[in-house]
Amino acid sequence: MNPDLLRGNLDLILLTILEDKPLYGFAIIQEARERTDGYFQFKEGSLYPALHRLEQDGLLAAQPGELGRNGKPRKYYSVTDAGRQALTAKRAEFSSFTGAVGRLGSP
Amino acid sequence: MNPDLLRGNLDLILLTILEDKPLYGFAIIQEARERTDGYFQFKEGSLYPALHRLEQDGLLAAQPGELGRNGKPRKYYSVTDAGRQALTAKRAEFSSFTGAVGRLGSP
DNA sequence: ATCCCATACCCAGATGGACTATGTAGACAG
DNA sequence: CTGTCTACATAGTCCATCTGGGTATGGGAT
Repeated sequence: MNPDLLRGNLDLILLTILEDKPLYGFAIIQEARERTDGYFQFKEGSLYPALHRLEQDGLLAAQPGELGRNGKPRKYYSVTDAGRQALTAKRAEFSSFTGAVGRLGSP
Repeated sequence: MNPDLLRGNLDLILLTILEDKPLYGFAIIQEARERTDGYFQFKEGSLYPALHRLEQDGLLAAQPGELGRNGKPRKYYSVTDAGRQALTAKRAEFSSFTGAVGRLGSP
């Protein structure tokens, strides 16, 4: 996968994954990989800063969960109300973008 | 429009526009704006470096055309055979990306 | 017992493509 | 003869993502 395609879409993807149920960082990576048959393979270096940014912006909220294999509590991220609004906006943005690209292809 | 969405897709868009007929820089900007009802509004600072890069990579070829209003010949860019191959590949890449995003949304 | 791997979190620095801003120059309108 | 449009071009900035590391625990393999 060309990583540049992710630009500006990582937020949309993360919010989409967390829309159904809260997950912690590592589980998000696995979930993304499974739900797309290995297409999305997020790196931790990309994921964690993005999660922190989304939390900072109030689109995600973090709750401590059960202990992981490293003995520390996992950080579960869930989508806030503001996050759901942002998700709707980002979905619209994405579909208008793909729509515009499509219109170029078939005039 | 979120400019980050353009990342990695500008090549696809330019090749798509030039697929039908050769155009020069300024005309590409207008064509993109008209074909997408004002959605794509390329800046020259993004366009010209991209055109040069695509020419460097052999995906586009430039021919001097008629004189423009500034008295100098316009540079018409056309898609090479390698460019058409690349276009096919980039189209596939784009649709598999949107497909993956879609699969996340509706599991 | 010791090594290696998977899990799980995190950060500093590099990357690179699009952006902002600016410069050149001729044509044409007012 | 000043302002605006066309048309090309580049220098420098920005910033989201990537690379590549660091820390720590527990379990399985040797």
